[in-house]
Amino acid sequence: MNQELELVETIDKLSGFIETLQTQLLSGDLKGYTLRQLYYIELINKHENISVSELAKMLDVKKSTISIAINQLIKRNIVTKNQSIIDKRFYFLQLTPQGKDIMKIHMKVHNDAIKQILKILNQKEVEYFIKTVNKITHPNKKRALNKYRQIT
Amino acid sequence: MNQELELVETIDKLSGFIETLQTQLLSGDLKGYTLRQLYYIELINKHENISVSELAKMLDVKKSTISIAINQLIKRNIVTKNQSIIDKRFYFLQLTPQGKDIMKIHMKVHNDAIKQILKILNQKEVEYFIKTVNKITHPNKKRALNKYRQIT
DNA sequence: AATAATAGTTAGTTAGATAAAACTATTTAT
DNA sequence: ATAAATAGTTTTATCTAACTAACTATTATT
Repeated sequence: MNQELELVETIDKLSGFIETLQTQLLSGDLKGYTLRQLYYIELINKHENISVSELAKMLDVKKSTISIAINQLIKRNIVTKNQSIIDKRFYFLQLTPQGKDIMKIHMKVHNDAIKQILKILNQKEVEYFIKTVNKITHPNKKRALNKYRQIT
Repeated sequence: MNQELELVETIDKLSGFIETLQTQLLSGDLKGYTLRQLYYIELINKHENISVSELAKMLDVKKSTISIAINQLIKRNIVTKNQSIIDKRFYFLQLTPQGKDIMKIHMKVHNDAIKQILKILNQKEVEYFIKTVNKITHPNKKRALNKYRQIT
């Protein structure tokens, strides 16, 4: 079999693998959330005190979209919104303790998956794998912010 | 940096990479179609003369869902439906020439992506990469049929 | 021949994600 | 001080993808 065809299949397998991770993520303790919600939570965790419009820019969607999504999370006690004292038009977003718990579970699912991989691969293989993926993904330096969208 | 953390990032990069492929797929000549539609087209291409209920089983969704989706594709002249002579309850699905064109474009986008990768990696790297991915993905022998769903 | 099961359709509904446009409140610029 | 810009909200509407349930047509079973 030629290498090109094999690579097509490999990429296909990778898609499937990543999709499996996603399915795992959405079952178990995070069943009640959508991918999109988990992604919002992740972004707010990463960029504490981010604003609605910054989120909108990051994700390249309208403010209204974010506003609605965030207010849902606020209703569910996952996010809080604090008005800026300096400029009262701004609201800073933060995770509640419950939001942080969700984040922890999310990371645990990821880490568990990684541990599975580390069981299968040896040191050298992991090294090469990381190097190769870096080589492949490096050209797209700007890591897509919409990573929680659908995938091929 | 410890290897576990690096792997987490690597998987993240891979997600982004695959998502980029997907975005590429849905722009350009295939702009007018959804991922789900392209997946139906792919399945019908692969399993010529498949029936609506077989598709439904494959994808683990209700027949009505498939029925509606397929009839949309028929309206758009991408798929044809031929009643079985032996058992008139069954209809065999096939791609029209237009449907086959879509499939060709779809595959071309994939192949172009692969060519990009082959430019970046050398022979050995490709070999190792394929091997490693096989190792990682092998445990999940049943390749998810829902691969066109959302991904982590 | 009557009843079960199967394939596919149709109608109606729901959920999620998005957008446009009109709006309020606030700050900045002229 | 007035006008313009900005942050965020709300309303209305759209699209996709899925579901349930009732339906028709056809075939298989008893």
